[in-house]
Amino acid sequence: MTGDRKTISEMVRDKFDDLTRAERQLVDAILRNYPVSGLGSITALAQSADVSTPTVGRLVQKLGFHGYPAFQAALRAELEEQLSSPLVKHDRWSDGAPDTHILNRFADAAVDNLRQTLGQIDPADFDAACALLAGLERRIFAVGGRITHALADYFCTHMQVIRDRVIPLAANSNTWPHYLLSMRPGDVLVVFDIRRYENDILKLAEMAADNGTEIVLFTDQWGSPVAPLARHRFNCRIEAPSVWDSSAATVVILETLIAGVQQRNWDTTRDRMKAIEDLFDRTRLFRKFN
Amino acid sequence: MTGDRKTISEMVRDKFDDLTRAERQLVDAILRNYPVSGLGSITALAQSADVSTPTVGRLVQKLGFHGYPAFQAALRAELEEQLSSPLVKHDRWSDGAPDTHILNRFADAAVDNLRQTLGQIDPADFDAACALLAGLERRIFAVGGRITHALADYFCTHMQVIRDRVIPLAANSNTWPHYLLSMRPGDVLVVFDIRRYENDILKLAEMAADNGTEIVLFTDQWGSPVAPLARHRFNCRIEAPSVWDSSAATVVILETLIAGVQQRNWDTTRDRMKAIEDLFDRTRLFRKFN
DNA sequence: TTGGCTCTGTCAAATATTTTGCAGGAACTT
DNA sequence: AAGTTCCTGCAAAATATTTGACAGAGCCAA
Repeated sequence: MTGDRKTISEMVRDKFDDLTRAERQLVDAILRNYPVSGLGSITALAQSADVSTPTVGRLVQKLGFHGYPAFQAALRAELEEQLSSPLVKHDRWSDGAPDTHILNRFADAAVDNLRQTLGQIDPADFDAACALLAGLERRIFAVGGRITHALADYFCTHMQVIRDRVIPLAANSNTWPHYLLSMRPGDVLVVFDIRRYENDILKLAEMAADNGTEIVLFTDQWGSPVAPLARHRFNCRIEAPSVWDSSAATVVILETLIAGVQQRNWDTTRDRMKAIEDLFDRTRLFRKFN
Repeated sequence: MTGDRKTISEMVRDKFDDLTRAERQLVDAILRNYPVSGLGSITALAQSADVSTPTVGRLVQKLGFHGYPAFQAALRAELEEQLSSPLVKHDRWSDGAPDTHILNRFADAAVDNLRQTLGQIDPADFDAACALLAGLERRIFAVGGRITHALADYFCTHMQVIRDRVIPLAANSNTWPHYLLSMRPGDVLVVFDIRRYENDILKLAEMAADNGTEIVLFTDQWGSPVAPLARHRFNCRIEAPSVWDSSAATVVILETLIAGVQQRNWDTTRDRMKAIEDLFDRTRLFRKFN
């Protein structure tokens, strides 16, 4: 493929001239729907080629494999590379850093997390979540845990510009009952709960759900105990080459969600953004962008 | 996918809520490099997920298959269909979403940002920044702006577990002079400043630099006015298909930095992490992982 | 705490798969 | 045409895989 090693199909084609009748018949079957054909049992492959089982075994040995299982393993490895290459095929991320430098390892993990996270998201469900959060008649609450409250914070900072009635819950769970009182059926609670799942958050979600509040959950690949209560749920992979988890994929989904809500509320947002910019300018809090 | 029959990954996703800890762990491994992971022996799959062989057997029965071989057969059939249909499919992040869906556009932008960001980082400089932040004799301050204070917060939450003497600056700039007083030559100030650059942050950085405080800066591709003062600087691309900027690349670099510091302080960190876990367990703030 | 419950791993039996030994038979040479 | 060689399939042995039974561990409720 990339020159490091021959693919099975190439090996097979190269050897083709040296093969016997039954073996060519077999190779033909292998290539017929390559590489899936070779992934079943040796007998199944033999039958699909109308040759005997030992013929298959002998051919793979001729190709240099130690046995049929070894042949299958090679086939799987090849398939794996083929399936993942389009995206992971970056030349090293950071020039000058060895592949094993933590910058490169982390970047690999981040992209991998993102791909797998997106693979598990149903676009229709995602769109529905956007629509839910775009509804101006609802109030939006957001809460996070020890580590994830930064994400809830990030979310609220943006949402508060996009729309009215966005209420971040304080990190301190003592204050939560207060908010619970004001939640009404139809309101939305956005929950960030990533391992280790926090019991306080579960309790909060349970009570909110009892109230008729809709729950949107951001969690990890294993799923927080809040999941069964959630109307919309995003399982974001958090694996990282570190003792810590990575929130990168979560951030991407979160930002996409913000963008999606923003699109739906563009008329409102435009005015609000303009108003906010003016305010910031007036208070001279920010210097103009260069 | 094509609608006629559910794919294994969809089945797994649907059942996810009903699954137990070991089963989720297993599902995670299956999805890790789907579908190749499920094409080997049941034992190999079990080992890659760190569960026992029977657990795998039980899961596939739960999914409705008669046995592991039946599960594999379904997987092969699915793979065959996938491979024979348009190859571009693999390029899509989220199956079922048209390429122009915002999920896919955002993901593309995020990876692009990450690639370009990493391309601009000198690994040696990065390592030096890690070493700087790992020095226990220094105090670490962190500050962010209107939007980026969530990043500073995120950074501090982690660093406070890794090491002592990490001090997050409050979002309110009124309180900053207080912190300035306690900064000493050799201390480090981590600054998050992304457009629109905030004047207060610039002033803070200037005064800190005058004090002899080392500055580590996270900014965007254009560079905040703090840049000339910074000992280490990370320009993270923030482009997104939205009126908002994306912090995803910044988060990845930040997490990598945390991991790097963590490695250098592993002896200290291990004890601190253990102590913290114990504390959380005792206070029953968290429920055990399933 | 204690008792009941579910979950999960170990072990061993059952089953499937792969490999090997062997012999019939085709093709090629003499 | 007879002898030789190599190919091929059958069947049984060897090996690997899968499944079922059991018991310990952990969790939850009373």
